[in-house]
Amino acid sequence: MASNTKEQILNAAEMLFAEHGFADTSLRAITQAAKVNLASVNYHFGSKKLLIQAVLQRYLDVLMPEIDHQLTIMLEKNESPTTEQLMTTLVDPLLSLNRVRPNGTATFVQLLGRGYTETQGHLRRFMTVNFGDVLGRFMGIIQDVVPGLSAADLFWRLHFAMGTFVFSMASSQALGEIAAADYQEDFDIKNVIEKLVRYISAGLDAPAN
Amino acid sequence: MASNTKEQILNAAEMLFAEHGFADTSLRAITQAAKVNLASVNYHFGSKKLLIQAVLQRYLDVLMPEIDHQLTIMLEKNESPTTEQLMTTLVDPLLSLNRVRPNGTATFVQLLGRGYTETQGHLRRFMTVNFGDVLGRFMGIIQDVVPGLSAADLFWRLHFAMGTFVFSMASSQALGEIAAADYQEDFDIKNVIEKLVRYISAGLDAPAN
DNA sequence: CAGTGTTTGAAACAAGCGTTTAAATTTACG
DNA sequence: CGTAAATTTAAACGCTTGTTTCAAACACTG
Repeated sequence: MASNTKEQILNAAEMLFAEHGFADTSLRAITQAAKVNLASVNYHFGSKKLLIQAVLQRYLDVLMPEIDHQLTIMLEKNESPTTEQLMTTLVDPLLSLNRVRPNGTATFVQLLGRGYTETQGHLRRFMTVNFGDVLGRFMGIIQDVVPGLSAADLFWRLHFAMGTFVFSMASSQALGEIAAADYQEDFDIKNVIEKLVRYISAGLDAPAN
Repeated sequence: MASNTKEQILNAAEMLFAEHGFADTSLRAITQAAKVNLASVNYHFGSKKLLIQAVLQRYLDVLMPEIDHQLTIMLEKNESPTTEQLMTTLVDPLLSLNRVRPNGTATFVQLLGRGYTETQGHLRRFMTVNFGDVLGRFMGIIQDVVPGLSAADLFWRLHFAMGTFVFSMASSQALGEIAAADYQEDFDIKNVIEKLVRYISAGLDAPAN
């Protein structure tokens, strides 16, 4: 049978990466948390870079087909959805990541934020390759949905939206804890994502300057 | 007279920090770009941490009084502004940073994004101390302006907005270059900020979920 | 059960980092 | 002009990083 060293490393790594970022998490910290030898990361994954990608891959392999599926369903029911309806197709796929790993949704969105935020060239490339098809489809649809913007305006809006999503997700854990303490709200990633969808959709739909 | 070594270091540092982030910019890279000795950073600033803060301080000392001033002017003219009018008070102060240094506005917002994004505890603290008063005032006003949200909802919206702003600004340079190439738009930080204000205001004003 | 290929272990490696040292040089001032 | 202070210099320090090495332990197969 396959050793579970690989999984122990992946599990420890994703937790530490989500919490402290990729650059600020050393292989020594990971292997110590995973209770495995330092050298096993390079043995099983080749390098730290490839470990980072493997951590993300576990989630992307579930998320991407799921988004694709939800897009198909949504378009079958409704040929011309609103912006918010389109954005909402992302919610279920994201929540399905809780079946990949305990607390998977929150962990993944944090990792996504880190990946987008930290200046790791290889990650941007890796994401593009893996997101590629599905994200391209999503972008294609959104162009038909968001009303009356020039190409340049839409370009900026989309990147604002991407920024909002990624950044908020990266800090979601910390913010959730503050919100829980100050407003007696349970931290519920589903709830946060829905608030985020509302906010982003309104921003996308704003009249052009 | 004061040596210009300090300024050469600050100028080189802010450029490299904005481009590569704080953690990924070494003192050796800074002193090499500034054409000064490695040890002069510690001689003039004490440590890398304090250098980072000094770089930001140059801008904050101009920005914060300016925002305070604009808020006062705006409230005198209009006791109950719209969300967009409130957000617009930030535009001129930000653009005034171009008088601090060439390309100062773009550089500062990038630095701000880095500071907010990188997990440098001391920076978050430093910002809070320096932003403190003015930002507190801004937050106080926004509560009266944004319509009909619960305290918890407003909390989330504000952090979404903060995230949108900071993240977009951090990537504004790169995105600007793409936009310029693809849409024959000149990269104009003023224009981007105005688009951003429109987007954020619409998001803040969205009806509650 | 012997032998082969896979996995683990402890240790070392080379490179880069921020910081410190102490001597050399420049600057300022009585 | 001479001396004291401020600044610059080159070198080294101690530490952490990702990666490599190679022998020991293990797992599986013929």
